[in-house]
Amino acid sequence: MPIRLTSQRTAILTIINGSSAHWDAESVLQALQQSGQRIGVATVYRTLAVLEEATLIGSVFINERKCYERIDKQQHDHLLCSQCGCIEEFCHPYIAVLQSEMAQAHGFVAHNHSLIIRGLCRDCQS
Amino acid sequence: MPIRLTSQRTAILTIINGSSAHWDAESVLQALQQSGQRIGVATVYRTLAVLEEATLIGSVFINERKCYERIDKQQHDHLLCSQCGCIEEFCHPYIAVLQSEMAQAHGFVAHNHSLIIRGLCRDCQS
DNA sequence: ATGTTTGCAAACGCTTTGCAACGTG
DNA sequence: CACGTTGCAAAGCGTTTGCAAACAT
Repeated sequence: MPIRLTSQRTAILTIINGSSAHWDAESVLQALQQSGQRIGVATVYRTLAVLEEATLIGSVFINERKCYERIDKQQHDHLLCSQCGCIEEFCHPYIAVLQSEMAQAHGFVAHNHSLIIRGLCRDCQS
Repeated sequence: MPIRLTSQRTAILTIINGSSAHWDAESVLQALQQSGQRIGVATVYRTLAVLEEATLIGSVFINERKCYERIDKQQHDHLLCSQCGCIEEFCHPYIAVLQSEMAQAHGFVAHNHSLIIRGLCRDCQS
């Protein structure tokens, strides 16, 4: 059973795929309501879960909160400014190596990882 | 103003320092209540925050939940089994390098990071 | 004695659920 | 037409807060 295409699902997918930002449920709701879309909170939560389940969007935990992002890029990780909250993405070839190396050393089979580096961005190093 | 030593604080510190486990607020509360300690929920939350603030304990986000752990060891990261939930710790010298390397490349000053590798532990690879 | 910490219960914020109406395939 | 999806409002859950009593220093 493929997932049905509804206006709400399209709208959410469009918002998330159309930016490189990191969206929590509330921001998605606000963005939709401000653009005139009729949508309820419950639908936002349910839809985000459905879309993630279908790997149409990805998610990261940022500041103790689940955020969704578009998934069209290669696997990447995040730099987070603890002052202003801005986020930069980066890729480092060695992380994949490290992931399987460490997993193997402990008898694990690795599936994925999440790495967040916290610090101060350029503008916040006053 | 040094933090005051109360029986509740001692008890929580003892529990966390006495094991290498990862404790969320609820587990701490249960462990204390089962050992006969009189303590309330609010105190557990407040105390964990105080102890972390004082860097007497550390914390990690595991499965979308804040967990506390003892802080006497060197900086380490975590392997998490997505099946049974067991956790292994590991250290890898290159992670620190990677952290400052990536930070520098984006104009950040890095403070710390959190890395969690998810996969299947030995016992769950049926 | 003073100011901090505690427990309780109420308040909170975010997320999930039940259900009837709606809309997609 | 059938059944998945939606909105609403209520319920749920973990966490935080206000306050008077208890306690460490």
